[in-house]
Amino acid sequence: MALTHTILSALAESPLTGYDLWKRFENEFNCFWRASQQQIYRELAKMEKQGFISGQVIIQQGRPNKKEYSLTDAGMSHFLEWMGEPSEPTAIREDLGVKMKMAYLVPRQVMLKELQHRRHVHYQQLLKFKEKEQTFYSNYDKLSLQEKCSYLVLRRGIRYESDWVAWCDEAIEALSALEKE
Amino acid sequence: MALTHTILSALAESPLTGYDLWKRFENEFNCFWRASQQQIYRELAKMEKQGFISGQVIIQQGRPNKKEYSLTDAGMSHFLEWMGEPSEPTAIREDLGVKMKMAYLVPRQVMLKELQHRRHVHYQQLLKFKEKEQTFYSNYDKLSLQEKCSYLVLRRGIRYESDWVAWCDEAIEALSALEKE
DNA sequence: AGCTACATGTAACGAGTTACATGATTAT
DNA sequence: ATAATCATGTAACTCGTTACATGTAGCT
Repeated sequence: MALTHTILSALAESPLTGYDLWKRFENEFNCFWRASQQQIYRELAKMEKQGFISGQVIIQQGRPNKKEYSLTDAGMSHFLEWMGEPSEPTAIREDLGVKMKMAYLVPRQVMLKELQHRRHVHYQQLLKFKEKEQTFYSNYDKLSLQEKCSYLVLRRGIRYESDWVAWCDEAIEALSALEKE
Repeated sequence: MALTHTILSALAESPLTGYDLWKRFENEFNCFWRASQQQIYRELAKMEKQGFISGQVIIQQGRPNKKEYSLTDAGMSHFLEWMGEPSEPTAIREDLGVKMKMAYLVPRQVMLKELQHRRHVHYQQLLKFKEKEQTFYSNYDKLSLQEKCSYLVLRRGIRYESDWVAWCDEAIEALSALEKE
């Protein structure tokens, strides 16, 4: 899997601490990869043992010391190799699909409530992404290549959430129509 | 997680063997949940120990014996309880997002090839889903409630794959435009 | 003679989640 | 005072993947 590769990627841009990485996973990376703090620290330890990254302790005053990791040559070539390999879609595992398929076994109101809840969650995420789009990427032509790449990732997030909202609407409408029969 | 619940759901319709379940995961369930044979057998053993399902050996002639599982009362109420709980979106973990963000670090051709590959994969899946739509669900008004629910799940799959294809096209176009600069 | 479908499992490993543990600084 | 931010980790557990193991029936 690609937690290793996601960390490798982040470090290919600049050296970072585990904490920095976690922050970036929470913010920038959240529309394509999610990882917990614990997962990150564990992965970093493993990657250092494998020789892909090397950590250097930085002594700070007034704050706890931190350990900044940077890519080794082996790490960089591992990253570049991975960039060239074809990637397959992530396996889908979606509770709501299971529930939708089985919705005929429960009162329709139960499924409708569920769909409305999910619509709300996806819509809120969509708003966040669209705000980001407005704030950082509204001047597309002036963006650097790097920024354009980041923007395309955000576009994936926007599409993904929009698509969920649209499907929820479709399903809510279909179920509501049945209710009247 | 919901492998337990997916199995519970399937058995809420009718008793099945591990092998049957695996077949259904491969076919019907593939647009919302994926599980390997090994995972299914392990989960079934665990669920039986927990008292949610009970297995009965069926002796066959000319074929290996099989073990058919059915829901216990505890299993059924566990299932119904779960149907009423709000579900949160699955965490996104997508290699292609990572690669897209880092695409500025490699020759543009590398990323283009990758995007074309992924477009192809999603397009093929889309065709399969659309064929299923034509074959089984073209007469929407005449479908049973159960079939309508299954159809809405398929619609989720169709939207999902279409959306991927559309994004790949967007990203390919954007990257290609840069190439000419 | 070799492939596919039927049918069930064990073992080892890798990835993700949850709980626990510590401790200083800064902002409200 | 107390909550949030900075900063790093251990331990136990669950879930997912890959490899191994076995054996029959039917089709080409």
